[in-house]
Amino acid sequence: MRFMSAKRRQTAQQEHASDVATYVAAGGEESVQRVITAVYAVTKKLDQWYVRQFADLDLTQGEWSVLAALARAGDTCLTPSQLADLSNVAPSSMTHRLDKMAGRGLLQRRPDPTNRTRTLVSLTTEGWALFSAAVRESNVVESDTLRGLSSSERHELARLLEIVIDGLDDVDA
Amino acid sequence: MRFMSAKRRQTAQQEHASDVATYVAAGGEESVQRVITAVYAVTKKLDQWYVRQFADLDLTQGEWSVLAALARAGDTCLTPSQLADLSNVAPSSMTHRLDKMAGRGLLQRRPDPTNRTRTLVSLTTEGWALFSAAVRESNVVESDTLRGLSSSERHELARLLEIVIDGLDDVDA
DNA sequence: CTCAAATATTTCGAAAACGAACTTCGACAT
DNA sequence: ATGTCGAAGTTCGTTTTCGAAATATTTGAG
Repeated sequence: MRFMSAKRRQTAQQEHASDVATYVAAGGEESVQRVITAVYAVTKKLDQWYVRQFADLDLTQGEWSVLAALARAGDTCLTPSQLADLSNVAPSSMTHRLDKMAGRGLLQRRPDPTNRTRTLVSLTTEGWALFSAAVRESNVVESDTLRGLSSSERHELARLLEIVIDGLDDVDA
Repeated sequence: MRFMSAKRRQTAQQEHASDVATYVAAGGEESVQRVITAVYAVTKKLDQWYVRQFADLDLTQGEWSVLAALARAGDTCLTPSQLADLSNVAPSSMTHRLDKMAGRGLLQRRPDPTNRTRTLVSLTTEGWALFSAAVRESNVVESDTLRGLSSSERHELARLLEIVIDGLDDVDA
């Protein structure tokens, strides 16, 4: 018994070796793990890239995502919920983000006349100005980030990612 | 002048229309935008998937990444820095994460005898047990997430993502 | 040998995100 | 019309993360 416990100490992971093997085998060890770590790595590096890119404009990645969404929308106002979806954050997080940006005078909120539940968000003149400055500042904006890929590779990458998203959506249901 | 300001009000965004066009054009016929939003969406959904998958084991995605890294390492201990790299978080964040997991008795820290600057982290018996439970609980763990893709598509996806990562690495330098 | 620079980890304070609960409305069936 | 259900937005408390500074140790240059 003394011997056993001493031995178990050394080979604690060997007791679970088959689970490790199962896990590694299921992970394909190549494909799945590689894809998942790569996806996380890209978002991580993308975040850092945004930080560097917009640091001198005092813009965070999250704020940029709101700014760009509203700019793309043009005249059409967006609701906080829509912005939360587009920015991939919880609605409660968007509230705080909009508070800050409204405080800086970048955007304005007004009640939707047709539905008092909703709030309509739109860029102010200052918001448009900051968007323009950001576009000029980093004069190619996002295109740098994918410069290792050809046009067809970009489409292929987008296609594969969207398949993954669909697969994860199905799990939800 | 009154007319002008009234007009500017309505078409504030038109003043910056060319910037929007620039932005859209730089986005490379939207393929860049598509890729970036897709990457963010995948990580988002992946996080949600981890939460659901491991909720009843009281495991977060971050904790799972530490657990799995140590399990894969087997007998080899890992340092907090290595775990931070593998988990894509700052070293200071890893300290807190390890504190919590050590508090739960899942892992232990001991000083590296050959270099007193380093700390060696390894799973306890309980840590191994939780890893095994997680592997059995969701019996294929991460492979579910990519089930829409064939094997060759997975490799292709990983390859493309790694090219993007390399491109973003170069920007750092 | 000694001192400066680099590395590994932790501490600390601040910023951001989340989920849950709450409030206010709108939609719709009875 | 009315009462119930669901949606939108916000508030609140907690958790997680980060960056910068502090500490301890190793490494390398002169």
